[in-house]
Amino acid sequence: MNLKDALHSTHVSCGDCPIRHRAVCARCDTDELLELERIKYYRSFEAGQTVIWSGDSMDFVASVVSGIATLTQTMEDGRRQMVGLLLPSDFVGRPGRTSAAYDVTATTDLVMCCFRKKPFEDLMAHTPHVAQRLLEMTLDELDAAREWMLLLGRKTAREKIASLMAIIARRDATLKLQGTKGPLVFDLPLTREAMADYLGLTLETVSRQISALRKDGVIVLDGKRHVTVPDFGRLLDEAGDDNDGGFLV
Amino acid sequence: MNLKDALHSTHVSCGDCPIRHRAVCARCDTDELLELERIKYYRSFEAGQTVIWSGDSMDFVASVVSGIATLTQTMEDGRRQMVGLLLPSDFVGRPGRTSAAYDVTATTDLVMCCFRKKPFEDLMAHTPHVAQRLLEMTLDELDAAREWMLLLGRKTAREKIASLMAIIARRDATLKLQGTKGPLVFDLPLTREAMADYLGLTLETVSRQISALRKDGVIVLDGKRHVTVPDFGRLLDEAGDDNDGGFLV
DNA sequence: CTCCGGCCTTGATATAGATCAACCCTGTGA
DNA sequence: TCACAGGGTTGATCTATATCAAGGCCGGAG
Repeated sequence: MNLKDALHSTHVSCGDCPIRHRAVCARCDTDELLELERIKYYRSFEAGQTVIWSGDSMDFVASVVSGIATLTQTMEDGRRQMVGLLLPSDFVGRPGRTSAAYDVTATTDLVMCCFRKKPFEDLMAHTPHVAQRLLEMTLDELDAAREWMLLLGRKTAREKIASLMAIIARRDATLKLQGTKGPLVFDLPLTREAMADYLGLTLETVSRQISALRKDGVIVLDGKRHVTVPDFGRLLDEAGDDNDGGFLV
Repeated sequence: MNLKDALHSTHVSCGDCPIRHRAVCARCDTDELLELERIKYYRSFEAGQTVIWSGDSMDFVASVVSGIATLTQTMEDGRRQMVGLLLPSDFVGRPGRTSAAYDVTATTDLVMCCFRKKPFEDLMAHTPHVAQRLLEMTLDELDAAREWMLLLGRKTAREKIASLMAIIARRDATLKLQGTKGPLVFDLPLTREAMADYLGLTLETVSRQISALRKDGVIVLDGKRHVTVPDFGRLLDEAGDDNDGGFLV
């Protein structure tokens, strides 16, 4: 029985959960985990499905268990800006708010571990470990958002694309425990249009800049989504980050 | 004796503190406040002074008591992006990190209420009210950062300027408890260059767009910094926010 | 008073990226 | 087998904003 079937058919024990050590529940002890276990439930979404629309009432909070989701804001005239990329272990929703602030969309098949808001808030009030971890995660997200502000406000289209590639490559490498030596290989989890929404560009510009980076040998493309980065340091240079060497952390 | 002198010469009691009800300490009871009182100290900066440089070791966290500070990121080649505007009651620094992630600069004369990091972290571990409030404030900042991402990624220069004016006007009105009726009046706390850094524009574009909004009667300028907004709804329209009427707050 | 340095404005021109448009893959369902 | 839709590429052109450049205003120091 694979993970997805397991999630559908029955209750995965928190102890066996793939995001056990990174999600809001990371710091919980066995007792706290039991409490969470009692109020949690799983929901699955197919690639492309909308999880929730901005403004809709939202009576739950959730962790991404597997798959990728996006947070986007839309203006009346249709201009869209992605404001967050949710990967496994990331948290959605805000204790103390009743309606969604952003559109949440599954870009791949998605499984979320949900908690109804009220019980979760009650639990937070007396289990400091959840609140502590949530604070830590929120501070990390704030840093990420601020890094993205620099990208959106000041980077060129080429730097934006290189930055996005670097972020995805780095994440993928850490997940797969690949070393920093040798070429990095990964698949883009986003369409050109979604990348454009993330980077504040048009999809045509995204396409052109990807082609340019390919021509210049910064990346190698196999098909439209499969990417090889022969020299990660080179990619980081192109991204314009004043980062100190290619440590993947 | 005015506030500034008081802060220099002696110890302001937390009970009398102007940001008592909005800062990290907002939820603290009398006992917790006493603990904070023991470890706090004040620091003043003059307009233009740098509070801390990105990368410097930072052994304290702090609340802005009065004045305005900015958080900026800088790329090697000098491109700058402001990633946060710190107003009275806002919090600087991150428990669990040893060096500053951004340049912090005083744009007006500034007074901060500081806590050495270690004692503050210890205190946080056993006083849930500080951690709770910090989580709440961080979530608010994250929302603000995401709103700013939409501005940086998708708004036109004119919309960016209008948005900035709207934010400053709104904040000013709430501080002064002005109603939403009648014209709003305020002073810009930032130079054109700082606005450009905040909005991801050049200072020339900022200047031109301010002139354009003035010509179109959206704002009235008296000198370079003193602004009157005759019709707040009109300003909001120009900002492109899909906001539901001109309610302040 | 005069000079100087910050801060700001305005004009002329250049250009990165948007927009408009045509076309190419590739997988899918009739 | 075909055609059709979704995703992607590439070209031609347009335009919003950057860049380069000159000059204005004002407050403070000499």
